[in-house]
Amino acid sequence: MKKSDRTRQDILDATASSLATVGYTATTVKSIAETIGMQDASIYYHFSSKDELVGEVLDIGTARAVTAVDQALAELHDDHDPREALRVAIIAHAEAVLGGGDYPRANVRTFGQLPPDLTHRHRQGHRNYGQIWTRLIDDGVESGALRDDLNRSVARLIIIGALCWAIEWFDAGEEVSAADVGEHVFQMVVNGLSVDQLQQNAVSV
Amino acid sequence: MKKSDRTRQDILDATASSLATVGYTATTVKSIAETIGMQDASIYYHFSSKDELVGEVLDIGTARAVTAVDQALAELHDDHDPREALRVAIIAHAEAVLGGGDYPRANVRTFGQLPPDLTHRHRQGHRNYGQIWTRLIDDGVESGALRDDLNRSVARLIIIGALCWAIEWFDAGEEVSAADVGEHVFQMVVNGLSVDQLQQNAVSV
DNA sequence: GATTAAATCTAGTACACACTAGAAAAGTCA
DNA sequence: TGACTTTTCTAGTGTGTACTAGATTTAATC
Repeated sequence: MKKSDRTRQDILDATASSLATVGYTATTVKSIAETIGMQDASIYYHFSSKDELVGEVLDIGTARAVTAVDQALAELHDDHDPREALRVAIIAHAEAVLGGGDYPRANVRTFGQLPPDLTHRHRQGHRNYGQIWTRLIDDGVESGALRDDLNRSVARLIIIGALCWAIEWFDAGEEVSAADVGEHVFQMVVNGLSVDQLQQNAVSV
Repeated sequence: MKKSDRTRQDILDATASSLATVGYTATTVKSIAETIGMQDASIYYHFSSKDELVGEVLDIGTARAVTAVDQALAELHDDHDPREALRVAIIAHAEAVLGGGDYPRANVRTFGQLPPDLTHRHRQGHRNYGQIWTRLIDDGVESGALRDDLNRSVARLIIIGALCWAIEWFDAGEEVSAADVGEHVFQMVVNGLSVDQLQQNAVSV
C-alpha cells in the first residue's frame, strides 16, 4: 500500500512539473514515466488515463491556490480596509502561481490548451475561485472604498488576467519577486479603482 | 497565378480562424483542408509545412496589431497628454485582439502553445511590439504624468497581460464590447499609475 | 521459505498526425 | 483542338501518441 502511494505521488509531481513548464500537449505519458524512471505502461496501474491524471493535478492546483488566498485573507484584522483585503489576495495569488509549486502553475499554464472534457471538468472550480474575487470587489464597492462606475465582472477578470498572464513572462531568477509582481498589480489596478481617483478623474464608461 | 493566390489566402484565413478558436494543437492540416474543401495533401502545394503556414499567419497577426496601435496613435493631436496616448493604444489593442479579425486573435490565443521553433521565430516581433508600449510608458513617466516608483517593465507587461488574457473570457456576443474592455483596463491601470493618485496614496514598492 | 498480492515490464494495438510521390484533373494559351 | 502548366487528388509512409494484455518481477504475509 505504501509503495503505491509514493509512486502515485511521484507521478503527480512529475506531471505537475511538466505541465507547468511545457504545457499539456508536450506532457506525454512517456515523458512523465521517464522522469520517474518507469515504463509508460506502468502509469496506467495508478491512473486510468492521461486526462484523469492531468485532471487530478489541476484539482490539486486550484485547491492550493484557493487555500493560499483564503489563508492570507484569514490573517487580516476584522476591521480591515477592503482595499487591503484585495491587496493581500492579489499578492497571495501571485506568490501561489508564480513563486509557488508546480501545481498552481500547471493550472494557469495549461489554461486554454486543455481538451474540452478537461476544460469542462474544471469550470466549476474556476467559478468558485472567481467568487472569492467577486466578493472582495463587491465588499470594496459597497463600502464605498472602490468606485462603482465600472463593470465589476470585467474588473475582476482584468485583475485575474494580469496576474495569470504574468506566468508567461515572470522569471523567478530575476530581481523582481512574485510578491513584487502582486504589489505592482495592486498599485496599478486598485489605486485606479479607488474613489479618490474617481473624484479627480470623473469618467463614465 | 490568380487561382493560386486565392487558394493561398483561403488557407491562411482558415488557419487563422482555427488557431484563434481552438489553438495550435487542435489546428490540424486536415481540418484546415476540410474547412476550405480540399484534401490535406493539397495544402503542401502552397506551404512547405504546417509551421511555415502557422508562422505566416502569426506574422500577419502581429503586423495588423502593430498597425492598429500605430494608426490610433498617429491620429492624436501633437500636444496630447501621455495618458491619452496610453488610452488610445490600449483601446486599439483591445479592439484588434478581441474585436478584430482572426489573425491578431490567433497570435494571442496560441501564445505559450507553440513549438520552440515558432516561439523563437516570433520573439523579435513581440519585442518590437513591446517597444511601442515601453515608449508610451517612458513618455508618461518622464513628462511627470505617470508615477516613477514602479518598475516600468513590469507595468508594461501587466497592461499587456490584462489585455491578452481577456481573450480567454471575452465574449463578443455579450453587452461588453472590445472597446469597453480597453476602457476598463485604462481606467483601472492608468489611473493607478497617475501622479495624482500617488500623492494621495504614497506607497513605495 | 512458500503463497499470495501488488507493482512493474515487455510487447504490442490502434489511431491521428505531418508529410511525400506520382497520377489525375483543371486551367491557360497558341 | 492540342500542348503545356498549374493545381489538386489518390494513396500511401513514418512517427509519435494514448492505451492494452499478459508475463514477470518485487514486496508482503503466513
